[in-house]
Amino acid sequence: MAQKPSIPKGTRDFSPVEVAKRDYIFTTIKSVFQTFGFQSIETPSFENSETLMGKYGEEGDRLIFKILNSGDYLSKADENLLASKDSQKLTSVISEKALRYDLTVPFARYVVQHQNEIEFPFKRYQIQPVWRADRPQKGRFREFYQCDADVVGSDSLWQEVDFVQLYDTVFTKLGLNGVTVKMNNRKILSGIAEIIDASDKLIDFTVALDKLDKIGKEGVTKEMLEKGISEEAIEKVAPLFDFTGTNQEKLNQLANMLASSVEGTKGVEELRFIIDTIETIGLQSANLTLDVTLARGLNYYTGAIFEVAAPEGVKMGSIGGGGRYDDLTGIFGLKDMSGVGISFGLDRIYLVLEELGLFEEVAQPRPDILFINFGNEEALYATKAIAKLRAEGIKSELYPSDAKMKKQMMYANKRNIPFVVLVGSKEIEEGTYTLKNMSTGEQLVYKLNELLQVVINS
RNA sequence: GUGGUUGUAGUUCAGUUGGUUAGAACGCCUGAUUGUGGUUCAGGAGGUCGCCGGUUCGAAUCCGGUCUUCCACCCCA
Repeated sequence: MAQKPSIPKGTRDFSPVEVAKRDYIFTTIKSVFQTFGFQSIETPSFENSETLMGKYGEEGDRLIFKILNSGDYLSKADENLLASKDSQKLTSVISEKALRYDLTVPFARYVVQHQNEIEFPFKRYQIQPVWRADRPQKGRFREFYQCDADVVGSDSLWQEVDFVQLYDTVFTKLGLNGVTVKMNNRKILSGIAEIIDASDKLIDFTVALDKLDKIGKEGVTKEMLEKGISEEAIEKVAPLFDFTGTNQEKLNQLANMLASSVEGTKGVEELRFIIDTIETIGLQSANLTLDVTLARGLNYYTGAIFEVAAPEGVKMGSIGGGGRYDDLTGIFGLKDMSGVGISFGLDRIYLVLEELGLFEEVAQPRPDILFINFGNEEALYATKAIAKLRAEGIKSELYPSDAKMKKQMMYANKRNIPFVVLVGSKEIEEGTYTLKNMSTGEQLVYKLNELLQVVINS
């Protein structure tokens, strides 16, 4: 026997049923994006390496899939470089393209490249696969879909408010109630780092703080000490480790703590506006909470930070995230273009919906009606009816060969086709169709227009 | 990238201290039934035990490597 075929690590095949369920999520998200006024764009699955490299930090660069140059790519490489076996330097010589790592950076590139055709503020959504050379894990794949919505060209906080509502609307529509939209603000984190005199260690500080719910107070303290943050400084921020209360209480505490920091105070004000507004408007099913420990790795965020957690009791990493970036397009040469965006992790949302059994309503991908094939003459007669049914939007098909009846019936049964039509010489003579209901076994004879009505009404 | 884990029929899994021809259930194919599916009955096909190498008289079983699965860390959706 031939060697068993396989697919690469971290990739998946999707069966018809799985595709139907994924489509349901895509369609839901898409329709909400559209009702919020976003338009769809698409970008290539691979970009020039320089567009992507260095945008996601050192860790990110490692996880970008590089594409080998075509042709005899090694012949152009320098002898010494080849001998040095320096993978990093060699990569830049033999690979000039790389697979898309997320949708945000290609979007920034798009905005800069098409700035003269775009009407700002530009609201776009994008649903496409991305690739990361990560080690697969639960809810973690090497190829997965992101569903992004971003607005560039407006620094209004109303955009943030809009995005919180967008999250709420999508998850409510999906029947996934009780998700938590966590919010923070990069300026608050900067402010905290400032008052403890550790601005130079902002990233280390936030990364450590981000792990609070995972490794606890002591773990965070230990990691901060290891990163060279002084004990004195850690003591100052200690209140954050036991940060509880309502959003308003947290805001007030933060305002006090950050009173001496201009930037920190600004962050608190921004967050207060968003939280106050959302509290006034109200949400359908999601909760909005202020989470000072929320950091997110991407360092291009400058204002609001979002992350969406699955409802309590579901073990899953974040199912969405985003934030504001004041200078994302700056790296491509377009200054002063503030943007804010969010992302849905389709594959994880799928897993959560599956776990909670929320997929029941998704229609099975199957025809409504199968015509049994008794031979060419009968098939021709059936085909006329099939054309009529299809014109009415009824999914109909003829069994492709005049195989044994049992086999044809079995096919209908296996595919869960609700109706089967039998046409033999008797039916042709009378101009009728025998319709069999597969679930009840009931069998009735109809004229064509009666058949249409019966099937439409079922 | 670090540590652990997994792999036997299409699928889910058994397989004893290393010992005849590697099993079960479900699924698949054929027939009982040439115009009737699900149920039943009878029969049948299907395996390089992930792959490569080693130890041994003998390996699904022990050892090494490699790939894969899942998990934790790192990081992230």
